[in-house]
Amino acid sequence: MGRSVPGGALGAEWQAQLRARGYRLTPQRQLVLEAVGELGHATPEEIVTAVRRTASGINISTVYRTLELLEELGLVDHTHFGHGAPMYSVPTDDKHVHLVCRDCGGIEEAPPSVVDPVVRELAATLGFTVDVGHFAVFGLCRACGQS
Amino acid sequence: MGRSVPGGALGAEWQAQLRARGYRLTPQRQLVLEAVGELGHATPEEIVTAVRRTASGINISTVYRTLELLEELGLVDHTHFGHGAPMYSVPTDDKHVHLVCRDCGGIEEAPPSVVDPVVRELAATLGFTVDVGHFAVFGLCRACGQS
DNA sequence: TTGAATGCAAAATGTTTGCACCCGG
DNA sequence: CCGGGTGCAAACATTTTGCATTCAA
Repeated sequence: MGRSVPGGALGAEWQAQLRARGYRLTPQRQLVLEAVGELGHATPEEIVTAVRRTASGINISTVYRTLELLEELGLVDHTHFGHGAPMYSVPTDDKHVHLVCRDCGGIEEAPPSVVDPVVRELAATLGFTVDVGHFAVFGLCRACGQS
Repeated sequence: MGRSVPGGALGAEWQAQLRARGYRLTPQRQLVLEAVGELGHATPEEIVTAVRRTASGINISTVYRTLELLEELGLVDHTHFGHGAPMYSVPTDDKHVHLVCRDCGGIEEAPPSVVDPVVRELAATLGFTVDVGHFAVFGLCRACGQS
């Protein structure tokens, strides 16, 4: 189900953040951010569909531009799974590792703790800061792996 | 630089494998497989460009169809990095973990040993078989992470 | 008022498909 | 020969861009 973005305190925060950077607060931006929060993980296409239930006129290009802006502000996040469109989500959602099955295309989630050793080692050896929420692991799920 | 596919022993092997499955051996298929081996990691576009140096008439759609076939035979492999086209390589290339910087878009490689603990844990807890060669880690590289 | 943001349409990518012709076996 | 494979063109899917209009501040 995913978290919804509260219209209250949190709302005021990011709206102020927007203006502080010289951007404007528009209904489209509010609706897109809300939709991403409510959908949990969604493609731009799914997002525009959701937003159109409230604002039927919104254009897909506005969604793309808005997602880019919201991501720049750290209000949303996106992950690519093997196939088509990326999935957007709010970074305050529970972080988890995505397991993508290369056979059935299914996506499972695992607790971020499983990758802690990797995160630490990459930081120590290469100075690379892993973004756990975008961690994508490809392979075969239990069902497809029955070789 | 990547490994090149030897035209000798290995060549005979996969050619027999092709025929065994009822497929035909064509110059296009040979050239695409060679190109993937020589390029190391390459997009379909880069592959068609390389092949055209030898066979100027080859079509991009043939490359897509050929890559799909070669992948089905296990002769090539592909990985998605965040952005555009996937990268194809021959699975006999040294396996490595890909580190994709979400800021500069750069791609680093790390030895697969760093992810061994994760591979073992996911196999044990979820029965998920990790495909190490397609392991993609997103985050910030040392240069971009200087916060 | 004023320029940032939107909607629209068109272009740019990346990938797939239908079909007539060609060629490997 | 014969059916799988190729080239070509057109369709698709996704994302980006130019531009006139609109609206938040």
